Amino acid sequence: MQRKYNPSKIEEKWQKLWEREQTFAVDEDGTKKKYYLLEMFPYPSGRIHMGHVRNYTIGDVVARYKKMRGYNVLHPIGWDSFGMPAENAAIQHGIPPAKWTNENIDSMKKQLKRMGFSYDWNRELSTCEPAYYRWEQLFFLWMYEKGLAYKKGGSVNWCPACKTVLANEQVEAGLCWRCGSEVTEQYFDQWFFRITAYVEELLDYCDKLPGWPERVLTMQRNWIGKSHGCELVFPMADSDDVIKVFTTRQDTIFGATFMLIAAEHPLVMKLAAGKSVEQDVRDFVERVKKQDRMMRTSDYYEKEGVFLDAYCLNPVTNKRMPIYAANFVLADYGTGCVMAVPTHDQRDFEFAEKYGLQKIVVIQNPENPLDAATMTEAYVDEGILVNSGRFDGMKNLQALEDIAEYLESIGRGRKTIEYRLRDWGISRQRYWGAPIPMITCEKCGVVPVPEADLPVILPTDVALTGEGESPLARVASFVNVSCPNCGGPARRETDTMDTFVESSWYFARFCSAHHDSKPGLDRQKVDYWLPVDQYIGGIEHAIMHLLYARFYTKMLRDFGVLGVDEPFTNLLTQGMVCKETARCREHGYLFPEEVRNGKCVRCDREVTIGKTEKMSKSLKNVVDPNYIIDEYGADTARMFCLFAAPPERDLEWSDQGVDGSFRFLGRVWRIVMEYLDDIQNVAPFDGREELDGDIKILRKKTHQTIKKVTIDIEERFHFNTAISAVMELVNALYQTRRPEAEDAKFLSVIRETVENVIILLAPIVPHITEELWGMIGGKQRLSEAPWPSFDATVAAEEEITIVVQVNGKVRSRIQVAASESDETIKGLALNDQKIRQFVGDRQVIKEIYVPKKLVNIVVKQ
RNA sequence: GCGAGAGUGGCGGAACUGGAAGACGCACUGGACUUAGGAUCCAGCCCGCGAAAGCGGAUAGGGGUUCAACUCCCCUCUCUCGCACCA
Repeated sequence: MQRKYNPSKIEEKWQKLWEREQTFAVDEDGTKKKYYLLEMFPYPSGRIHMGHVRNYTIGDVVARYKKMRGYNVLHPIGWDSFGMPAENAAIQHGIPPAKWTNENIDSMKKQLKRMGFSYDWNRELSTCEPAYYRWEQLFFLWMYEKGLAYKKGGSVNWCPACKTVLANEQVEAGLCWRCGSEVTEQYFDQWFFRITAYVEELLDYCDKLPGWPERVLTMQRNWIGKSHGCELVFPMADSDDVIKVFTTRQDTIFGATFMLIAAEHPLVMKLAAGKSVEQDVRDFVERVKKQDRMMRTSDYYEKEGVFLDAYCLNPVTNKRMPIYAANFVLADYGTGCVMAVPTHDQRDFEFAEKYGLQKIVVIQNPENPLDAATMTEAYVDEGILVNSGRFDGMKNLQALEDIAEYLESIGRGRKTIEYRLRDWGISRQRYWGAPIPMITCEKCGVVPVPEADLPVILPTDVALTGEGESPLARVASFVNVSCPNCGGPARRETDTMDTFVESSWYFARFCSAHHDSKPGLDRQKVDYWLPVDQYIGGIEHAIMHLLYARFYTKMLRDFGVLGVDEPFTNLLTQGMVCKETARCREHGYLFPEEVRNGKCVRCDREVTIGKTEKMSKSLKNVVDPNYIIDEYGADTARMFCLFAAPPERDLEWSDQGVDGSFRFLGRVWRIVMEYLDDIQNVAPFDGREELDGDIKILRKKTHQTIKKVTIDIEERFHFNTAISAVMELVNALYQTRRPEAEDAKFLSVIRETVENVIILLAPIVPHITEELWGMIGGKQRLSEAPWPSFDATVAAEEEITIVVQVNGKVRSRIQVAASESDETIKGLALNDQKIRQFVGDRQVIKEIYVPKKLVNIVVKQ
């Protein structure tokens, strides 16, 4: 055994070689089938974490596998480099965001390179560079032209003390994270993208993405939230105005006894204006604005309202309906107004009870008739219409259509479709984002920056304090411009774009990452590579990022820039990386090195080992990939991430598990060394001679393993079971007893097995396998070698086990030749001695035979 | 709260389409080799009763469908993700 497994030496050697030989650089090649594999690009936070390692390892296995299968594989990487953390670092430590970001990119790039990922680094991009965001600004101008980008009022979290806008994560229990002041709601004019213009197509294609996990599609459908219903018109009792509501329950219209309006709806103050209730209403509205939006709509939350001293009329009964502002109605769904039917909606019921409002039963329970006076909760099931004029006696669900038509006929409503999806607010009152290329002129109003003047470059000399309005608003040289229209004084837009905008089209940019002429995407290249064949990323992006990217793809298609309807053909959503937490009563959460023998190193108190949670800095349960690479090597880190759990499940980190992965690689290394001298110049077994005994079994196992690993990678991405299969093969190799004399046939079978162990592991642990491959005399680079195929005849089992059950319990097993006829198998099972004993003289009721698997005999008890 | 998932030995997981529950690995136990072992190789290892053969139990908990349920249906519990300004 001349050499020891030395991962750091091997890994560095091959990483350099792949880089020098440009192994993973690609161009369009019409002679090969393309495969575009993409992992969600990282935000450059400073260091890669295990979540990245896992995500990128999964992607790398597929990329390398597809390359071995002969595809022209595009596997790019870049940086989602705009975002809040850079701005926070600047506020806290005075480091300019660009400097902070670029330094982070440098160090993370080094870490990624140490993992041996097969990226085409030539296509690296960073979204905070003008070379990237200039095209985003161009698309913005086109969107503005088409009405897909527009301005309207939108609310933000506002800290009155810092005089600044807060992100949701900067609001802690309703208070500003920095100064602790109570956060209020503030309305600004902001930019929105009209994603709702594509809502039907976005929904339709949820049925045309068979390569996506069903649960992601379900979440997207629910997010879009299409519902069929009616827009109904309620005339005001004392004026010619009307209130419009959206409802899916027009069958209950005869039971609508009052009207509810979202507290923050402008109509509320309008109706209360000048009345004695005005001050009460204003107080109520202010209070509701501070209530948590999620809690407000909860079933258990106290339903509150205030009477607006106004009435409207029920459009079918003409009865007066008092109008209330309510906390559980939301302004941005439907029209922000709701007709209340207390007898058949639980929230309305509770509200009516509290404020003593009228209840009329309109859907009768056929089994247990309802009485409005004695009901204790709303009746929400199906039933027969009553108190509903001409519709009495109909089943309520069947009357939906008729009632809608009737309301239309009397001019009091029309059938409509409502969506939960709202337009995408992209304005951020922040510095570190792509500037919105618009100008506001005193005379001409909102004017787009002319295309020729793009990009609008983000200035670098900006003081960041975390207080006051948008930082850009204080940069005079940026803000003050002359109007492109009239030449008069004008102001630049100082909002920047939501960082989800950058990640909505980066996958297209990778196809022609350095294309520097309009529109930043080379149509020919984009057409060759898109759509992304396999997209891989965290499940946390299941809705927003993926929906925005789908929207952008459709829009850019309509601009003639892309030729595909959907960006990602197949999607793999991976689970979180978790680890147990350690906590000391005195010192809180502890790093693993702060725990010795179950005690805190500082105070010697017992440490509580908590449940496993997502790795995060605050829980101190993070594992540094650099440490793992230094200690075990990248191959072990990759191997463990894949072996510990299937990709879609959460992965629980285990230091001992890492040891186990490392030991397996050592085991592979040693068995190859063991046979190295004997198989170096031997050709793999050609299958022409008969085999028997140990080597026959080994060869069968080899071909079965090729089959299993291929299916596990190709069809399921279940790398954990693929690795298990190779472990079994390696175990079989160890079990195979070496004959006394040198035996050419024997060695050729060993050669075949050893070769396949190495090849099958190549996408998973590329460094060690490339090294071993070279040692056994592999001609080409393993990363360029073809994936093996298996011989189905060799892999087939000759003997199979038939399970014999009595009343569903296993009582015996019989071995039969795989070629045996079903009749014979059945007969053998019935006549099996143990079975005959078991059945005894009980009466056989039924015999179930599952071909080649199982016989179940049902007997009378 | 709403929407979407998940729950299997001491631990990570396997069982792909309703047909052998626990592959593979870790931990643990024993053996071999060794100057030594925390290296390596070999073996054992779900729980209960039992010397063994075997019998019974077991896939978060409860119910159901079925000859047969980790797998399908209903209810409950726990955990994870998303909820529109974290990315």
